[in-house]
Amino acid sequence: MARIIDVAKHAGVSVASVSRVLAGLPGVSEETRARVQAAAKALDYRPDLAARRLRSRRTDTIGLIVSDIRNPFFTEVSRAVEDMAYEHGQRVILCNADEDPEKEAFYLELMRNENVSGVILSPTLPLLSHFKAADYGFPIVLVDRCERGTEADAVVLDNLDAAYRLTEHLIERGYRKIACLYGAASATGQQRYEGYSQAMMRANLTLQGRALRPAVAEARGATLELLGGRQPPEALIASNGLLLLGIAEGVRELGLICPAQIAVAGFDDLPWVRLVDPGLTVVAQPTYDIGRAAIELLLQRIAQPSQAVRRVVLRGDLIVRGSTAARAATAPAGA
Amino acid sequence: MARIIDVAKHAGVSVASVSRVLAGLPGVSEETRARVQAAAKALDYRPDLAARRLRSRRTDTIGLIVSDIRNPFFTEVSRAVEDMAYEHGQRVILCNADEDPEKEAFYLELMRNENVSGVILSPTLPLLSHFKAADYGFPIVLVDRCERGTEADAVVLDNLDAAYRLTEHLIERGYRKIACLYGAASATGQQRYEGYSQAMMRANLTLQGRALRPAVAEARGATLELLGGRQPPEALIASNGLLLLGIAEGVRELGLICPAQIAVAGFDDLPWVRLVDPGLTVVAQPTYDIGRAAIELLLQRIAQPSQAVRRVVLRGDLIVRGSTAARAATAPAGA
DNA sequence: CTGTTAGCGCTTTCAC
DNA sequence: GTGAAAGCGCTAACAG
Repeated sequence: MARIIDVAKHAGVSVASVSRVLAGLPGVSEETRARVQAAAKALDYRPDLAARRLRSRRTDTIGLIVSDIRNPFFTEVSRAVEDMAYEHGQRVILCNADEDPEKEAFYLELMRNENVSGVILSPTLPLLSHFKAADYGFPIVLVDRCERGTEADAVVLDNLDAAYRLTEHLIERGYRKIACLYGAASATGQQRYEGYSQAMMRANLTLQGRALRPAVAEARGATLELLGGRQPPEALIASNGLLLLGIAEGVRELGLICPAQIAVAGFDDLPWVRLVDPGLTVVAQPTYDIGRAAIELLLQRIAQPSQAVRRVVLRGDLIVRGSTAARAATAPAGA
Repeated sequence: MARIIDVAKHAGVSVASVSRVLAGLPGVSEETRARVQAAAKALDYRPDLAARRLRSRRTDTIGLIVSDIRNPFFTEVSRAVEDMAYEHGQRVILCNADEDPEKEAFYLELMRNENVSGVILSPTLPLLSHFKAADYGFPIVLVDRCERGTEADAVVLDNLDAAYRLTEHLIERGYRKIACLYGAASATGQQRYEGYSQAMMRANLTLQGRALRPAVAEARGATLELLGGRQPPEALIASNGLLLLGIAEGVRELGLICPAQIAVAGFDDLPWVRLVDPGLTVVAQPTYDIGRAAIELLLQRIAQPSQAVRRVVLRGDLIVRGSTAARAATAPAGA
């Protein structure tokens, strides 16, 4: 493996000049520059990143800690982050906390040891509850999850608004008994439940919420239970793609026809939602924009560590499909 | 930030002793060990990884380059790899080549610059066609994709066997006109097509294959075309989850009833396949085992760089669901 | 069992 | 515009 000194000798210059050329710094004659580049190429020289980082005290690396890599939402966000990061000369370390606060702590610790220039994080609920970006030795931007008073830069969906509109849509279509299954493990789930609640209360309807662990089986179980009881709801809302899948499974298991017997709606425009019988009505999230906004916030925070906390709130896109077609039968039109 | 010398002073010992204690090396008295640990804790010392790597010439980092992070198969594999890697004291850098040979080359280059101890890779077809593990400066293990004579350690499904069994199942159930949509961009797709071909030929049936780019829309289009023509197939097989989704979309679009009018089967037991009307028959891959086997091969290769090339071939699991129920109507029983 | 010391390969003053 | 030289923080001989 060729080292910088080999390149210097080959080019007949000092290591300082080689370093300057490779870093693209000014103050090098054209001739020297050319000779160094030729030598580097001839020797297939590649700088030792460990040495460079040690000396320069910069890693040009950002950490991305997602709470669940199996969730397509985070997969998409991570693609955006990666694309943007490399455009800005930053490497990305992608970590999956698996909704486990311990793993999350482990990775945050790792980020510190790695001396990353910054971190993008979708925090678990316990961490978020007392989260302060200033507690860490590096810049942090939150994505997807963040509470009202959280002292950190963040990029989130307007969860309350999106859930409100989704619920309102159901109400407009004539549904009255609407239940909401939401993720108990994230701030996002709670905010979406809040949006549902406000829309229901505004229409003087009775709330029916179920806080669940973010797992398909949980939603499936809750669906079977709700729809099997007396006074079953006319519509079911899920606060994320996982729970939506569970609802769809439960509905199918009971052999109910959607939307005639049960309307269904949720979050995340996943590949399969248009496949399920009449197509599922969902709020689509602008995943790529979320990722891009996150890295932009982070880069600005790195450049200006002490600037005021900023928050980017994006709007969800309501996509109406057959699963929430207007309720034909019994609905009394009375507001 | 405390450095090793600060810890040494605080503990009243030399940096060498601190280094030994922190590395867990023998030859340190219990007392010294205790004092060092106390000092490290008191100062909240964390070793500078860049310095450690520079000096020790080890990174304890493995690279994982997947060809498409959006494919749930790779998501699952990466979780397994990550779990196992950390158990063995290795960090993981996860990269997404997005089925793009340029990105793939970029990441392979990055791996070299990072001086990783090894790489796990699911190669694109162009790279695989002339792949030799020995061409790289570090140990490599292939995962999911590999050809007969590829000179590299690899962990793959027995694609031919799995596709053969899947096709055979369809034939046993009375289907004769069976078309196969397979991914043209990976060795895996081709091998699965080969398994399909052998089963069809053994039963004296006519092949009907479509090589497609690995995208949902491609499979959807091919499905519409095949089923819209005269002599439409009685059954459709997809070589992976993406194409299977496209088939399901196409079938739904045409309003056909599965399996009465068209049987469907494919690869990858994704969350949504049991949701689609009668449930989809698929070959499930042991994703976690694949990830685990890959890292075990890699660790052994790192320990024994010159050992003979090894290959782990895992068996797929045929899960029969309603989408391939026995063909009731016209089927002549004649073998 | 412990301490001293020479670098790992690079960037970055500082002189020229 | 260029080069000499001083480390970045750590590990691993080596000497005691």
